[in-house]
Amino acid sequence: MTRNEAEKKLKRTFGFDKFYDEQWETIDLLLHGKRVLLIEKTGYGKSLCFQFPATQFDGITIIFSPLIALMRDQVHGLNEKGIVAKHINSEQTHEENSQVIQDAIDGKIKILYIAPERQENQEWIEATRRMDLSMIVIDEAHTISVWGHDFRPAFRRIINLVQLLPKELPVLATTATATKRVQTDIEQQISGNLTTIRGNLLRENFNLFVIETKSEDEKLLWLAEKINKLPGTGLLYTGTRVNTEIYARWFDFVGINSTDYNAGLDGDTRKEIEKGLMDNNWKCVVSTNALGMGIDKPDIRFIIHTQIPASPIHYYQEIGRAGRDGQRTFIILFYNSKKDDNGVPEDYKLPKAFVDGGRPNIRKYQKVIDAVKQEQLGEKQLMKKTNLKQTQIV
DNA sequence: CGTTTAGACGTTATCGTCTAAACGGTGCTATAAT
Repeated sequence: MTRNEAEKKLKRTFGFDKFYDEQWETIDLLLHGKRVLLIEKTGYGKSLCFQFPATQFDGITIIFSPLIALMRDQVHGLNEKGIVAKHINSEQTHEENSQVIQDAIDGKIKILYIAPERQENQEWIEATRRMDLSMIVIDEAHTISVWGHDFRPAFRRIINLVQLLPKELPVLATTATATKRVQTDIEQQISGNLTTIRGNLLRENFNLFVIETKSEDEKLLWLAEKINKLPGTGLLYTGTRVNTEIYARWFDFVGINSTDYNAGLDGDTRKEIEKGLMDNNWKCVVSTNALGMGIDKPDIRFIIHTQIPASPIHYYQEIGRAGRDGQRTFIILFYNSKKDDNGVPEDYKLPKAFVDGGRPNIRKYQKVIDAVKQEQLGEKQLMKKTNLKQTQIV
């Protein structure tokens, strides 16, 4: 298929006239059975790079997606364009999921979204052998690196599947967030003859500021005075759940319209706040990093961090959600540089705790080993017995 | 770092008080216990 032919089809199904050069380069490689890592900034149109070829293949395209919310949005969008897309996840009943699997085997589905954890499901594994696979896509592929090591190990196990695939089966990994280190990590995982296409990640409309303080109170005072002067609606990230409440209460006290958000809230409340954010119900939403991927609001005008995130990757990911419309956007980072008795800056400690916590210490390993030696235990029982979290056991 | 939790203590039945240790942030899935 030539680019010209492809763009005619593009117009018919997706309503666009032309591909960007790097989009076509990606699609052309995939149509020729190659493996591609595509790194382009938010809003570039990465999804089209797999959605278009998926509609051209005879068989099914399977997409690994990190969040149910992302699956839902994408399936909805595709169905509106008349493309048969479905997802399998825990929000559907077992019967519904089984039906989707059957449809996939019968060739009734073009694009199927799953979470990487599904790879550990026996029914699913057996079913994939009977599907006519056309392409594998790993969406938000930085999660392989950022979550795969400790938080969601299933992301690193995607590679086990990829290695079993025929060499000529196209594989695409996409992300907006990749340092060279993350890029190399993903390249090594996917291996094969992989082509990396790295676009321009610069966000021209961002104004970045770092504000150094000597105490927590300074942050609160600055914010009380300045937030209402910032344009539009924004997000304020704190380091802990408790701080989302503290900051939100403070804002309430000084007359700033806000609400707090974190993963400790129940699903309905979270959805309500996400919707309220879209409708500009508050000046800002005070949140942990739970709010982020999957928030598709074009006009987030400012993002403030009261604590430094665990790494530059985390930071780029979190500020990346702002200013998709290209308008001027304020990005502000607070840093309390006051040193403690050991000469360690205050705001260095929390991110360090997260980084160190990524790998459980030796005593925790020992705890798990001892418990398993004594008796055979399931994962849940093991969590109870050792008083450790799931991520520290698996 | 600040905050929360676990458990030792003492004195002797009911817990307050203290100290040491652990924790802090992201979500999928399947299953046990209600």
